[in-house]
Amino acid sequence: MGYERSCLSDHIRRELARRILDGTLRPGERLVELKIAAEFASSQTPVREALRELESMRLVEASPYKGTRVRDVGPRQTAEAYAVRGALERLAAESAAAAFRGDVRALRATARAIVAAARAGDREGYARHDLEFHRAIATASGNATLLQLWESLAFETRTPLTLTRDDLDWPAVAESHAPIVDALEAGDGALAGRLLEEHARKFIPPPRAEAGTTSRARRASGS
Amino acid sequence: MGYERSCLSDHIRRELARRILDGTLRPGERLVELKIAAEFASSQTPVREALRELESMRLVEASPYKGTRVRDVGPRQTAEAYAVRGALERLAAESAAAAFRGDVRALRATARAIVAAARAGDREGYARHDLEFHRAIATASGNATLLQLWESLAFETRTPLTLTRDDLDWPAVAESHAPIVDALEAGDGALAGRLLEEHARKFIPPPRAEAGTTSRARRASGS
DNA sequence: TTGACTTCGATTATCGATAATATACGATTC
DNA sequence: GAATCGTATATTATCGATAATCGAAGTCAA
Repeated sequence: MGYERSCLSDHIRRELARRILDGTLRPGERLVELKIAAEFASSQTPVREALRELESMRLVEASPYKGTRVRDVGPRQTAEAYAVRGALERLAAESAAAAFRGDVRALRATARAIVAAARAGDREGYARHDLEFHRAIATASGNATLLQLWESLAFETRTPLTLTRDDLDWPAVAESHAPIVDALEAGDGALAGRLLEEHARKFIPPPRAEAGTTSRARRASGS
Repeated sequence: MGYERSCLSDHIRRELARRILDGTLRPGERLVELKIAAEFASSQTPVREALRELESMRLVEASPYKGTRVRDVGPRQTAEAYAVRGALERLAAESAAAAFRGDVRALRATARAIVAAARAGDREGYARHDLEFHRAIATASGNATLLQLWESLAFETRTPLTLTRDDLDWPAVAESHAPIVDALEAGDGALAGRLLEEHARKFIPPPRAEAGTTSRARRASGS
């Protein structure tokens, strides 16, 4: 799936994506085309293309003649993304169980690294290993379409980890990876899928204060 | 979700997307930038942007200096997309049940229209109503992230319907929408979700001839 | 003082032209 | 005659400049 593009616009896109994901570029920050062009010693055109691709990667948002800025993902969007990611990983696990059978060593090592990072309070390490863990499962599904959609959620699902989230019992969350590995090793994709979906649910920030009245309809704007 | 972009590049993008989805532009067909620019009486730049957006919409594929062509979705990618769509709709149904309670009339009408089209052998109508049905559920989830990813699968999951697919018992498939409506009306999102996932599975074309050796791992290039 | 209108600076959207690259075709060599 | 290499052509990638638009600051009248 990964084309090895050597264009200037791809270089710029990758670099900007890196900065957005690692926080160098803050949410809401404006991305001025000519400024970026000057930095990369290029013209405006490749920058524009890079920005447009970042837009469809959901990393930035743009409106015509107004400009482009780093997307600010609120708690609601984070919740949405985690729910979607959970559904994707559930599907992935079901297909991936076969691929892992007999060799979950790498995955188990990653799971251990997550726990270690959580205990050490190493959030950066936690985020990195966690991403690796979940990406490995998405990859092992053998479903390139799934993987691409999964990757497009990286922004929403990664940022909150980097930021402060003290309402979570990190070591406990970390330990919930091990049963997933067990299920995959046993070839029980369905179980692994359920565990993954449940795992993702833990990250959904607002516990929905509206308890009891679940019959409230939520509207959504049609296309 | 839908920004009302009035740029030239957006106009071109929309028009090209329409042509690809309705089959005017065939899979594998080449999209030459200057030719398109001439047709729209524009310069190359807006066309390029449009093509890049189409690429991230998975409608076309491009390689540097080689050009852009309409993506040819094989049976494998169709299968992948249906599996993913099923997973997304399962999640959507779980959240959407509350939104529908008390008013599934529109949805039921759509379901009936699907059955009618299937019986009449009206494939175009079937595709249109079916898309409407599933989109309604994705929309009702209230999860904008989900909806966007769902929309990005429109190409893979719509094309095969327009094309010849005589291996399916269309009326039977059409009738499987009704139980989904029932479940949503009853507020049983979990059931509706399971039914939707099962429904999507019916469209996965190849029954995987490679029976027995399901343990082959498939590699995928990391980012 | 306030409100609408105008002007100006900044930035985006688009243009026309040029450089870079790939593919196809023909010349040259063995 | 076949293979290799250069060349021509078509197309993409990028450039520098211009037109279009937005937002803010300033202006004028009531």
